[in-house]
Amino acid sequence: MGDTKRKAILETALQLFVKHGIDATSVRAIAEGADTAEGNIYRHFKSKGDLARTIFLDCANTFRSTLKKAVREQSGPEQKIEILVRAMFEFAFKHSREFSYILIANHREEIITRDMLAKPLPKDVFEEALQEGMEQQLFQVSEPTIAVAWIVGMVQRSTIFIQRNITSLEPENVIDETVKAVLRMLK
Amino acid sequence: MGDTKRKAILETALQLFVKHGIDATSVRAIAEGADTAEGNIYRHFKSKGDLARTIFLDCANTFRSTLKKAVREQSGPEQKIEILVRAMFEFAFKHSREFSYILIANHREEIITRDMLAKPLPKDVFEEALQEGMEQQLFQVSEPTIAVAWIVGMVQRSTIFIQRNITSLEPENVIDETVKAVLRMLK
Amino acid sequence: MGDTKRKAILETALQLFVKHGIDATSVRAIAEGADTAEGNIYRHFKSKGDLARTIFLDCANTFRSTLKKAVREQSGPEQKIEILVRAMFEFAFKHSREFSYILIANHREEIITRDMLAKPLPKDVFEEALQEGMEQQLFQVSEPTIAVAWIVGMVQRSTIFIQRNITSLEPENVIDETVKAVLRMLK
Amino acid sequence: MGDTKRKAILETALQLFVKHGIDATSVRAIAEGADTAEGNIYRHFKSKGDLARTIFLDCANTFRSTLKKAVREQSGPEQKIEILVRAMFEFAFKHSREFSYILIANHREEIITRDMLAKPLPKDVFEEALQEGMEQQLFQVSEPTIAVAWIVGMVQRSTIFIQRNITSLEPENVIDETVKAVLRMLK
DNA sequence: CATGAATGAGTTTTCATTCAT
DNA sequence: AATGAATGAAAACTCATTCAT
Repeated sequence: MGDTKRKAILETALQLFVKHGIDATSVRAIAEGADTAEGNIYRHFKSKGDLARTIFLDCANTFRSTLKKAVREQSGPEQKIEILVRAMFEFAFKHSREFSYILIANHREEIITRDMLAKPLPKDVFEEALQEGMEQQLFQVSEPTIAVAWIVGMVQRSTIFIQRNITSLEPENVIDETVKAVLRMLK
Repeated sequence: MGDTKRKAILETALQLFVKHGIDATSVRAIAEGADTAEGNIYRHFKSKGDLARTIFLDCANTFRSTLKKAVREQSGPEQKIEILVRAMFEFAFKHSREFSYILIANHREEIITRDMLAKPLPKDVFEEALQEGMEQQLFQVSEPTIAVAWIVGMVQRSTIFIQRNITSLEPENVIDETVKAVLRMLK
Repeated sequence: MGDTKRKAILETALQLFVKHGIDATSVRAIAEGADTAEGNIYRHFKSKGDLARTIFLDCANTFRSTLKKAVREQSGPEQKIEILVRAMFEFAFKHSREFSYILIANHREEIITRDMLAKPLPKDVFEEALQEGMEQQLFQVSEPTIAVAWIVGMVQRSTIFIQRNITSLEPENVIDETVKAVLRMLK
Repeated sequence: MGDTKRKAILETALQLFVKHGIDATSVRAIAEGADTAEGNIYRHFKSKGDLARTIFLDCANTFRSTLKKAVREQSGPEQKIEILVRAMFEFAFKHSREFSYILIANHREEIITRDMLAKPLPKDVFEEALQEGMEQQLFQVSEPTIAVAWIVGMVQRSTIFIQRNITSLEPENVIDETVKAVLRMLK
């Protein structure tokens, strides 16, 4: 089935994009890694940019599903926030390529076009939980969007922190500490 | 004087690197912007990478000085953290190119070599203030390095937030709110 | 029926060849326009060149038949020449794609192979009428072949002239003037 | 001097464009013929299209100068037309590449842009002479532009005729006959 | 008969870097 | 010190053609 090659291309591209950056990854390298001809990539994707965009949407969707699934079983804004932060960390480790790629692609306007921002994004899930907490007057936050920025920023940096082995703390401790810090920050 | 051209090259390169990305900026474009010949850039810098690295060091030093200068006049860890967060926001707006470039370059291992991490970096200034607060048992943080990660992550995301005009809040409000959130998080 | 697809391929190819040029038309574009698969084109034609050649022969034959039919009803060399010039103009407007394609293909040696020049061609019809006029000493021409060149050149340029809207004259006037000019030239 | 290479590129490109067509000529082939690197062609010309356009303008200018020079020494519209037709034939043989290229490029809208039609073109020289003859009521032509189309069409076809060795007539005879035919046509 | 994924050689173009002047 | 022509390797992308299904 032709779908096999398509998947191989997506997988190899994700791997190389994360490892060397999007610009530094040539279409030829992707083709070689996916064991196919360069030209074949252009059968499946209109351009390298299209490929990068498709991967971003895939990753963002996977991430969003993970978060939605995690939050579904919880009641109470605090519990939701805690589980979301933990889910984010878990995703960052179990799907570290997807997570890294989301962060990389986020900085590139040619990949994240304006119309994509209208679609459901991972951050929406956080926003809902925060909104709920604000309505119940549990959180000292004047706007949910900015609080999402804070939380995402904290978790993002913390994962880099763990990955680069900067701290002597165990990953689990970092996660626990971060969860506590996030809740202190909100309340 | 050759120094004038050197400065023009550094300035143009910084501008273009931030606007279009490092890879998407050609040496020719830098030469044109700095009103000099391509070959002349290689008289002042060994390579494009060397140029990118030099700019990073310049930016990081300027940023670090700004933070050091801000913190010098303050006594008390809380005051220091507050002033550092405010200084970081101020730098992000007054020297937006330098700030953006630091963030961009941070993701690129060819530019930020291992030996550069040994040099004094902006985050050191935060770390000192946090250490001081921990010793005085003012902050509920088990390690200063991770708290730096949290704070930097929060501020970084918040600036993107303001720059991209995502919120309806005024920049000043965002800053005030963020300062408060940081302090809640630490205490 | 397979014949339907064959016709669709020929028609689409003719259309695209004239609109964008033969080289700039991809087999894929033809397949899409004819609502078939790329591979299927190679069932009907040996190669893109073969397709281009087949179309040329079709067009040239249609053109020749048109001329032959027109001249059949006339007696007298002058009347024949007049009707031929008019028929050529009519063909250029009613079958503008076929006419354009003949002109385009004429410049390409890979399409018009030497052996095709031996076959009956449109210009033969002109040549016969001229020969007849020369024998009756009505025309001041030393050789019929060169006179065909003159006439064809005049009409060809005049049609381009009309198509590109260079003149303020009505198409009908251009045709009448050209007929008169041709006859003046011959006599 | 760098001008040498530029000229070599122009010359080789003209040669190959005429021999194999513009599309069928690769930039690599031009580079090889001009004994330079592919990349160097892009220092001198923005693109292959730019190169093709530059060559067209060069050829058209040379042709126009030739015609202007020829007509300058003549008085009387008939003499002017005669000398112009002869000059056109001479150009077609002495500068056969330039002449062929003008004809080839004329059919390509991407090369002959609209704004180029506003510039002085070879046909203008014919038009002036015809206008003069019309004012003196020597020529039976209702508009000079269409008569230019006729004359150019006749000469163009006649040169192909000679080049392809279709006739048994000597080139000089073809020219003499064509001159006479043109004058019969106009008067 | 028909499909369209796959191929691989080819295309135009870009660009960091060198070097003669 | 400065220039900018020249280089050559590599980039993204196209396309006629083949072939397994």
